[in-house]
Amino acid sequence: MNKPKNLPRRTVGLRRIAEDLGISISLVSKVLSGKLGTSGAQESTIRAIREKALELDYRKNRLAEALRTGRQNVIAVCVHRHGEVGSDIVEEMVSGIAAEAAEFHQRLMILYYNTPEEFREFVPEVHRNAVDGVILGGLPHAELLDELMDWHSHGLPVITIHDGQLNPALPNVGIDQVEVGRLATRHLIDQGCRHIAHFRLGPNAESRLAFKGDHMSPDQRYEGYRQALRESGLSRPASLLVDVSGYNYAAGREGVQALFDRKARFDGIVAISDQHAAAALNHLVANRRQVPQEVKLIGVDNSPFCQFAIVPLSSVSQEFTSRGRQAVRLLMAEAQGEKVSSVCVEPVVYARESSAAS
Amino acid sequence: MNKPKNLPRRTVGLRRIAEDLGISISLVSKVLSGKLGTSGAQESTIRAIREKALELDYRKNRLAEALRTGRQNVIAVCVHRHGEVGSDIVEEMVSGIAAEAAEFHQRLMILYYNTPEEFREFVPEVHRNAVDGVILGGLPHAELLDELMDWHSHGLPVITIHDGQLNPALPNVGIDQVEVGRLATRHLIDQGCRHIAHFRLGPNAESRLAFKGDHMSPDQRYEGYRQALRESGLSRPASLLVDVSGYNYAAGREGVQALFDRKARFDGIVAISDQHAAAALNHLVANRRQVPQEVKLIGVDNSPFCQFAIVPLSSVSQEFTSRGRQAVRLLMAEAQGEKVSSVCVEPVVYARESSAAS
DNA sequence: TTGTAAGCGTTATCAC
DNA sequence: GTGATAACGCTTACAA
Repeated sequence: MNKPKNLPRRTVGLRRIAEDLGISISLVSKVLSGKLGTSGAQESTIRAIREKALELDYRKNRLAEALRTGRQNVIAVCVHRHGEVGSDIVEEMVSGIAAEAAEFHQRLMILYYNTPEEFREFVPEVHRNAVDGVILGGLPHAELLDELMDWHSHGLPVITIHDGQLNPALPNVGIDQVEVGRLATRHLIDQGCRHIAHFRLGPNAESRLAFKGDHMSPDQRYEGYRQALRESGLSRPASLLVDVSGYNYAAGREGVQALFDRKARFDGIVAISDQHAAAALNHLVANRRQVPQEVKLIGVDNSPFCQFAIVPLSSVSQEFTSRGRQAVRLLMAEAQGEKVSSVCVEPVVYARESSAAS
Repeated sequence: MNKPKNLPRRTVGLRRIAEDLGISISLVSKVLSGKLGTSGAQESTIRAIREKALELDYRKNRLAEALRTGRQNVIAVCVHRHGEVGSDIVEEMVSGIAAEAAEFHQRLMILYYNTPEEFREFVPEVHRNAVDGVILGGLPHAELLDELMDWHSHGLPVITIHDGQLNPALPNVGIDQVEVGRLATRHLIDQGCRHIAHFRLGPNAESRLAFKGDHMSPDQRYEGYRQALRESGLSRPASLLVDVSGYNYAAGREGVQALFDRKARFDGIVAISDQHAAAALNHLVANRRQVPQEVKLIGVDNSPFCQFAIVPLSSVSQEFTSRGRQAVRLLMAEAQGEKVSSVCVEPVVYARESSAAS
């Protein structure tokens, strides 16, 4: 008995405005959505409608609009975040996506997953009847390509935010990893380093296994490191190249330890993650080596904790906020039927004390 | 000419199933949504419908469902994240919200904001015609209470994730900050500390200004610190209480420096953030003080970077993932018309090397 | 046990 | 210039 039928409708829709003004719904619709076409309408009517809408605090029901137009105004966002703790890249990416989605009046369906199984549980929710497209971020996972292509072939735009594209059909908002390695190394050279070590993902590294397609190579940063050294005519002794087992802190610690064990002479380390850089820093300091005076360090991701290290850490940013925004724009474009292709952004060096010139 | 009218409809809806089976839409609807009521339907029909749905890969159009039922299946999430860099509490909260929202088939409209102005730009988007409710997280901001109450009075459930509730009408998923301070202090006592310093938000701290209502006090952790000391019969000399200017790294550094300047004798520090703890740690190490042997440290938030500090930092977690999930559940309950009230979760101590017994 | 019909709020087509 | 009408896909009385 809590729904008396004779009370005035509570929700304010086009109908309410039309009734109050004694005109037709369609006219109100045309005026309020700015689709008067060639014909136009009477100035006074337009004003009246606008005022009434304001007075009643009218907001378009986007659900009804979507139902009518066949769009959903929902973007599925799938984020694989395993192993990136502390880097904040996931938060950066999601906040970029959220910000741009808001501008396009898109809602988000977010899945944070750690395993392919968790991802697959989500798959049935992602469908033409529920979302307009999919953005896939975080670590790439070749295993999931089938599902992605399946969505794609059902007409669902799929945009990835990985280093490079998984498949030519899926536009990617990438970043040039060779350039990441090159810029980092270049920076240390510019700061005066001449014997620069590099932590590279070893052949058996767990993270390497995720990349089993040929679409992406974990050796690109290493390639950039080599390029930078070559450009400056610096040598690259084998003793300065360390294979590590992953991107995490423990791997970074192994890395410096290896340099110590080899009694290698080095005045800089280009790490492939901030965790590496932090581990290297802590180990160096514990062994009474001065950073940056004796050894300069640079990592990757520009993680927040770079600022809280015992010597603030320099780092190369992968620009995830901006890439999140771009992914939404690409998705919207593709949903409009435009032909879009992969883009690539430039990494940015954030210099801090760990690489200060001495 | 790309929409030939005589081709079969591409979208699979109830209608398509009904037509294929030569039965009525409503029957299909009832079967598929499990609302057959008392009467039921023929076993064979039910099976046929189920099979057809599977065959055609039918998914309910949640938009249409929502339009019909008057719900939106959208939750607005507003996150004030100013000044919490690196703690990951925002990401924890959002991922908790996202996970629970997925289970309830709710979409998210996310606003990350830094200033009240950014928040207010978003306000018009939040409306009965667009969302079913609002979750407000991150730093509390008393200035925004008017808008929140306005939503509430328009029948929109508003749930906050703050320390304590902003207003009795707005259910909050809180945490007992007295307990945060008490557990942290208790932990150091248990580990053998007897002269425990505490960093407290000073009377002119910027962060304090956000709390101008009487709904929350930044002194609760301090109160917990006092309680714990009292419980153990430990003294609390004024020299061990340091007023700092905020939660950030710089403030933490000021804090330890003050202890040094006073030549205070201390064997433990209860900080009110991990940034404080990190700053204290780095400063202590730089001054050749051994952590944890001479001084034990504990922070708050259990930030990822606790693991990457030169001595891994102990910390008290504010359990944001779980609180995000709970907020969604409260919101769903309130949207169902249930009467819900604020809840409070227990903080959890994560012990690491910085507070190891010596 | 099954079907009919009204309606959610919007947009688009076409007629007046 | 303006309005009637159908349709988007679904739910739910109510009727058969």
